[in-house]
Amino acid sequence: MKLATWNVNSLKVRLPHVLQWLTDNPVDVLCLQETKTVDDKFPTAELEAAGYQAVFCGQKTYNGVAILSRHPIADVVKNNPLFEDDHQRVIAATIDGIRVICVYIPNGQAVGSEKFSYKMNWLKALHDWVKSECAQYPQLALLGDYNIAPEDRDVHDPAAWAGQIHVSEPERAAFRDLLALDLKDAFRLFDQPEKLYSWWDYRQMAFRRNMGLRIDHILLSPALAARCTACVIDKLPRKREQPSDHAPVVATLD
DNA sequence: ATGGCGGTGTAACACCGA
Repeated sequence: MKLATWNVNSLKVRLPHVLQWLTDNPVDVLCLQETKTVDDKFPTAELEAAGYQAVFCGQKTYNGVAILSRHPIADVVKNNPLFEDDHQRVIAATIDGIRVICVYIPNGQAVGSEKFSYKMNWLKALHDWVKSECAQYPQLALLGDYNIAPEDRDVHDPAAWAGQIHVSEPERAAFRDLLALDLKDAFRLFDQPEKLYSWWDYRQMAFRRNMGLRIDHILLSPALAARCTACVIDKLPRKREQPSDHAPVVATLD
């Protein structure tokens, strides 16, 4: 069983990349963020032809999330029931006995800004909802674009980023609050190469220079962490023409 | 310090992402 997450930065533009990646990596479940696609325009047929069912909630221009699956999808929840939100940032479903929660956590723009307050409030509500989901579903995975680099080793230049958005102490504390629900960062269950990131700016040749952040994560409940045998970041799609600025993250379960 | 790049909506640039 393989679970993956990928911020595609427009599914319309990136559909060929997604289909190619699924051909090369026939994972069981792929969570997508930033689809930027309204539900009427979601490419259901193309994904079905590739062997994937999909559930999704999207909007124009911004946000939008989806879960693609090779297996039947049940008990779909769109958005956090504990948080009133115009944005389409959460979708959850049960697949093969696993509660899969796909999240696109707000960017936050700048520490102290209005959007930062929104991000922090959003994270608090996510914590409270995931807590109740964990109580209900022992096998739970929380996957997505967190827009938080949990530790300095997840940052290419910690000194330059110190205190900035994605690495600030309040954001990292919110990430630790999620871990305190007894969730494990799948990537850190294993020895990993140094300086491995999941996002690189389009500018300044950041990818070529590996100026990245690890902000896309897969958190696993104890029952799933015990089944997890690998977690990798696939940099290959970032090297292709017209890539997303994020790389997929994949967790393998027994 | 600022903007760099890229997607979107909309028809020249503004907004947003991270």
